[in-house]
Amino acid sequence: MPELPEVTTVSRRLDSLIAGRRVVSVDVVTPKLVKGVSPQILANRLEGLVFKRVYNIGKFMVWEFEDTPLLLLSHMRMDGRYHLATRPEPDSYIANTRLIFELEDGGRLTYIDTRGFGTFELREGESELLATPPISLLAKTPDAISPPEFLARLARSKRPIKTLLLDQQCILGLGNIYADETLFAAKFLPNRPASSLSRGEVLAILGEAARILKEACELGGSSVHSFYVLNEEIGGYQGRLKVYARNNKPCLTCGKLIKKIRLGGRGTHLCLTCQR
DNA sequence: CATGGGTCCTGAGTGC
DNA sequence: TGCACTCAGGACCCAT
Repeated sequence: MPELPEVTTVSRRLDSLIAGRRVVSVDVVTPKLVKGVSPQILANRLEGLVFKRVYNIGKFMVWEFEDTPLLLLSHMRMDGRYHLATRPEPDSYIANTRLIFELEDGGRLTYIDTRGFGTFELREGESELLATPPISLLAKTPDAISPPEFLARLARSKRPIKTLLLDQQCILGLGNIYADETLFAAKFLPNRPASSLSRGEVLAILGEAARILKEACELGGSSVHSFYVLNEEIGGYQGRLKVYARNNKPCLTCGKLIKKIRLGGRGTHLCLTCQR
């Protein structure tokens, strides 16, 4: 579900809310979310630690703790979201709860994930985090990427440009919503072979991607289906979406109907008049 | 290496 | 109302 702006928003909110608070227990409700070590070991190693900082690298979340290099690395995949309760009622179970942090002050941080695709794993320190997959494989965000490298990558691929925009090893941060929005803004059809794009066209795509991600971050992300920033708050970028989830609605630029097609297994929204 | 397809899983929406 | 079917914001894994 969440793309870069959503993960950034959730990470910042979590950071401001839980820094300095101690974990007394970790309940791994769905064991398969834990990668690399057993759920019991992950829980044991986190119990007693104090949250220090939460931040994100692309769509991954990194959790730091006081007085230890140990890191928690997590990903919300499609449906993940967090709920923080100050004084949870005894019977306040939330459907599809997958993992729970019980806090020393009585608070409870719950990770909820309908399909249970999210992941949690440990890293022994920042050097290991950065040197091992998946983090070691990630590209840079559109504002920080090296244009020559990005151009070279696109030049040797005949795959649809949208498919490459979704590849986090090619460019970091876009998901299905913002890939469609970026290509509409840059006026290119999603199925254009990447290698058919000129240098100027590729730079235009980078510019629009950076602009859209920045705006969405500032507005707290989008909310299209079931996205919650934290505790049911709604992202402000939803009203800015021009093609995503607007199938059969008039294009805001030309008035022709927005089409929805399937590309690389993903629903893809576009305007046949505005995009070439 | 690049590529395309399958897979993890639950729930909402749609059409009959 | 019930049922079958499709689709959903992601990334990994595996053939080819």
